[in-house]
Amino acid sequence: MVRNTQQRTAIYQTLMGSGRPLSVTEIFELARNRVKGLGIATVYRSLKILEQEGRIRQVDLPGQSSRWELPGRHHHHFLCRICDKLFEIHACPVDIRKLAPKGYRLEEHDILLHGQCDVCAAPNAGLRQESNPAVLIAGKRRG
Amino acid sequence: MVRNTQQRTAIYQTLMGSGRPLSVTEIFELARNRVKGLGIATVYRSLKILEQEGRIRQVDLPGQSSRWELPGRHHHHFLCRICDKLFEIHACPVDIRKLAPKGYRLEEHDILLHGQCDVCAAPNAGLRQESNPAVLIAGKRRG
DNA sequence: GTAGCTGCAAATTCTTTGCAGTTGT
DNA sequence: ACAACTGCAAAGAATTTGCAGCTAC
Repeated sequence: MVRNTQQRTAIYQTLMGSGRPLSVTEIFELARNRVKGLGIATVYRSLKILEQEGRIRQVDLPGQSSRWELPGRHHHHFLCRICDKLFEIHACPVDIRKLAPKGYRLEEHDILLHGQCDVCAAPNAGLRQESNPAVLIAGKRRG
Repeated sequence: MVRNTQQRTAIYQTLMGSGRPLSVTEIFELARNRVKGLGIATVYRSLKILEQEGRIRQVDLPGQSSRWELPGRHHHHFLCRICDKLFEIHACPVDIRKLAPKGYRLEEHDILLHGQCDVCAAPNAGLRQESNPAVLIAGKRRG
């Protein structure tokens, strides 16, 4: 039987309150504000269990560590190369099935858009950058 | 000045002859047939240098190790969940730019199709599976 | 009370780096 | 000749696991 421990609750609530998918490091740092002494191994273990329960979903990104999000209807993602934050895109190209070659069985598809989010693309974004708290806890950028 | 060593030539020719993107492990095992004693560190280093020269390209996949391919015009990929091989898809949805939300600056996009390739989707594919040499050297499957 | 959970530290896995010897130009 | 390169082994980085003590039910 799965238990609702302080740690697991803190991790889940962190995701509930985020509004966007978070990395393990982001979750760890935010949830540690709610449960002091929280260990990173507990975060990894809890995320896996919450996923098995269907309460959260893993988002794999090319060349980066996974992010985690609340389950919802089919969607894709936009990754900002400036602040490294990931956003949900609730739209999907209609003609995606036409892309699979003859004889191939298409079962799923991932689409990841890259660029700059509205905050980072805005004029004077640099001035606002350091006052955006999410940037400070964002996962490590790729080289 | 960059040199054309036996090792680097073997690695490049392995990719030239593959017809599809290969993982580091696939390249290592295939190139070792051409240069005995080849070390895995040399493969990592050579791939990076070949990429800097623009002779090959890194393909990042969600939740998997990178694959490597020859550069070509814009394309996407199809990943077979049975044999774990990656294939190029030379098509692209026309309406992709419409997916970015207002204020977001779209710079690039990745599309990854998942399913079964023509060999694995074919009737009796299981019987043919073990006679497909590419399957035997394919990178590790995800859990 | 006890099975499930936690934090810590050690183990894994993948990739990178230091080093001393080798090789391409 | 000598800087670039190689194999090996050790170091890093991200994630997982073993274990002894803790806690939700």
